[in-house]
Amino acid sequence: MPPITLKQLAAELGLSPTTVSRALNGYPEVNEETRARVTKAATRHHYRPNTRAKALATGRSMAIGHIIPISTQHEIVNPIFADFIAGAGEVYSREGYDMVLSLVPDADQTRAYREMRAKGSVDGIIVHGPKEDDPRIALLDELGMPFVVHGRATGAKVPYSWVDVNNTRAFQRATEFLLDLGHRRIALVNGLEFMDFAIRRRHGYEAALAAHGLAPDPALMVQGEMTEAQGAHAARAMLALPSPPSAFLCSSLLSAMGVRREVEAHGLRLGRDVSIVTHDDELGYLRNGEAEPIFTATRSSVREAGRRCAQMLLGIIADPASAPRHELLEAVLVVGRSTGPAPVTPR
Amino acid sequence: MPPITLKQLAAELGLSPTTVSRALNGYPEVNEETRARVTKAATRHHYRPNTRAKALATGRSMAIGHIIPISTQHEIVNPIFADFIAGAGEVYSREGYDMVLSLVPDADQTRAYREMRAKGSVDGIIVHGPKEDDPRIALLDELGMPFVVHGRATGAKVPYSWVDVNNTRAFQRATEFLLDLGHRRIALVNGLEFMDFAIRRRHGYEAALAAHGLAPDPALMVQGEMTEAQGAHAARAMLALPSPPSAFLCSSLLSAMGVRREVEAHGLRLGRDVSIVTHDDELGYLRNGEAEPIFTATRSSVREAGRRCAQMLLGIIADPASAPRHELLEAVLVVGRSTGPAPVTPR
DNA sequence: AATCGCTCCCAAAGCGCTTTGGATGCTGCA
DNA sequence: TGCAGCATCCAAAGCGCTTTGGGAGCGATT
Repeated sequence: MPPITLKQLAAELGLSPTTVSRALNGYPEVNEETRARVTKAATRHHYRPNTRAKALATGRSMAIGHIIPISTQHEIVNPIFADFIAGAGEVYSREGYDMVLSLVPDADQTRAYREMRAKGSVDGIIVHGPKEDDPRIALLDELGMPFVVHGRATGAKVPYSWVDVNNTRAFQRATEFLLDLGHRRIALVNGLEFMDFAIRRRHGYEAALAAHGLAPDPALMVQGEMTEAQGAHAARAMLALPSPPSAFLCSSLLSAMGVRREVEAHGLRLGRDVSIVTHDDELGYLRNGEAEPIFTATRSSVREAGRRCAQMLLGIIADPASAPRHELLEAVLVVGRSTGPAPVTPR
Repeated sequence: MPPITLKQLAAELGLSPTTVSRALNGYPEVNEETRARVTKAATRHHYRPNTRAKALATGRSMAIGHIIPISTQHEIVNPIFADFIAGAGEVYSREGYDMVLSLVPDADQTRAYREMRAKGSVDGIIVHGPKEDDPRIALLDELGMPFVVHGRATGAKVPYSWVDVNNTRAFQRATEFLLDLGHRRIALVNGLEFMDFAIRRRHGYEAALAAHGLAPDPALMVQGEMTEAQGAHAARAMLALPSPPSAFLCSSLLSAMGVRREVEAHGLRLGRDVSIVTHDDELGYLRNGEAEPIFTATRSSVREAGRRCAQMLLGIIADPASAPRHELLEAVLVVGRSTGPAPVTPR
């Protein structure tokens, strides 16, 4: 049998739909006694207002859209995605919002955003994986759709709301940390550098080197998908260099694991012969140790970022006229067993 | 400005909403010439019918629900989840469906499913992570909501539709493969054994041992969250045993990576001193090598499983009276460099 | 006694769409 | 000429809810 409707509930109680609606939505103009009767009957029947009807009547759909780009350039689903969603989802379910996901090819992005707007199925949108000069921001602004960007897009022309980790600072500090330990040949195993976050990380790395009068060595810098294989490949190539790095700075725990594997395969000891610092998104399924961190890392929970993004978006929806909001999360540098002073005698 | 509505479009064209609706939905009783005019105007205005209104009118919401359990027992978001979603999402967007995600604590599962039904926001549901005797199946059956289970629930009383990998067979074959190589001390590093898939994997492992007259050794069997740390811990403990395993059978690539690390830390060589076979879900961000597999593995794409689940569910929605459907995917055993004959002389 | 101000409830419109049940005009055939 | 039949279009109802604009009843105020 189909779910019970407001009208049926009202009929059963001998009340008008109006009164039942008001009783359930907490309006004051209804007797507390009748309200009690109504709520009791509602729970007994597992009554829930039909969202489609409610959305149509109120003009608010109580849903947030996440459009996930299916890139042809890198055919992987972003590994941090699940955790981000988990964080955002917490907030949504607490606030009574649904989350609607849409996976769309890179080429159809514009159409997808337009469509979400026109179909009216969501009240706001979270933008994932901003690129350096991301056209989506201008589009959403033009469409007048509330949105929050997870990350930033350096080239964006219009003001917009975002939540981001201070990637520049994090990688600058990590690099400084290694420099202070005496390392001079520091490799950067970065994400794809058309992604905004990867660009910022490189800037941080370069800034720290520059502050010590060091020029970045292209042979020690790679970008790519952040996988275990990437780390292993990069390490293999670099350790074979005439003047190999004594330290690696990785953009992801997976890359770091690949580097570690290759380092150990060379018979080198981590934290003694070679140091590794990595960024750690604190993914649920990929922990950097338990009590004590394994890798020295710049740590920032992507799940927390998900929560903040969601919270911010709901705030904007509640007050659309407010000024754009920003939240810059600082990563903490946690010291594990993967770093140590640079070896004195070059190998 | 708000998106254009059917009525506005009709007014602009000097037609009735009825005709415009019919023109756009391909009904025959409209002049092809007018249909052309209508479609042209519609595309020009980026017109899309409001989903909420359409859903209300048709009784179909064109959305599929995924309820992700947020377990208190294992506070991790299932790492395979993102890939599964990616597969399902492909199908949905091709068929014009939306995907709505709901993250709910284990305790609220029943309420969540009831609510999804009552709110009428989805036409069907995909059930994730079935446990041995999962109450959700009976509930959904009772609610009369179309659903497909990703995996199976051994104890379920009612018939239901599912898509699953033949976990039993996969692990039986993997174990046989190791036995054929002469291994007799084979460790099982399994997922949490209240999950149905983990139970089946253990059965497969035990069956193969039994077929060779071997009794399973509890000291060589662990279950837990499938992380790198789990693999490393398990390997460390087992390699310290008086009679250590010569081979490991892992439930996930992450566990296998942990085992590998510990094996190598012991100065043992993979594929020579110790063998590893792992299950490989072919996750986008965690590949088992590129052209050539690194680990010998039972391979089955979870993204493909997502596609199949979605497809099956849409089929059921189109024909709700049809008999329950099942799809059993066979994992292939791919041989990599992590396995070899059992060492003749015990270490 | 007349009026005011509450409290508590209801009828009806409307959200944007689909769909039923005609209307209208024209062609073709007896 | 008259009428069935067809091709096109439209008015209006209805999906399940919220919300506007009262309206009845009743004690309090003047």
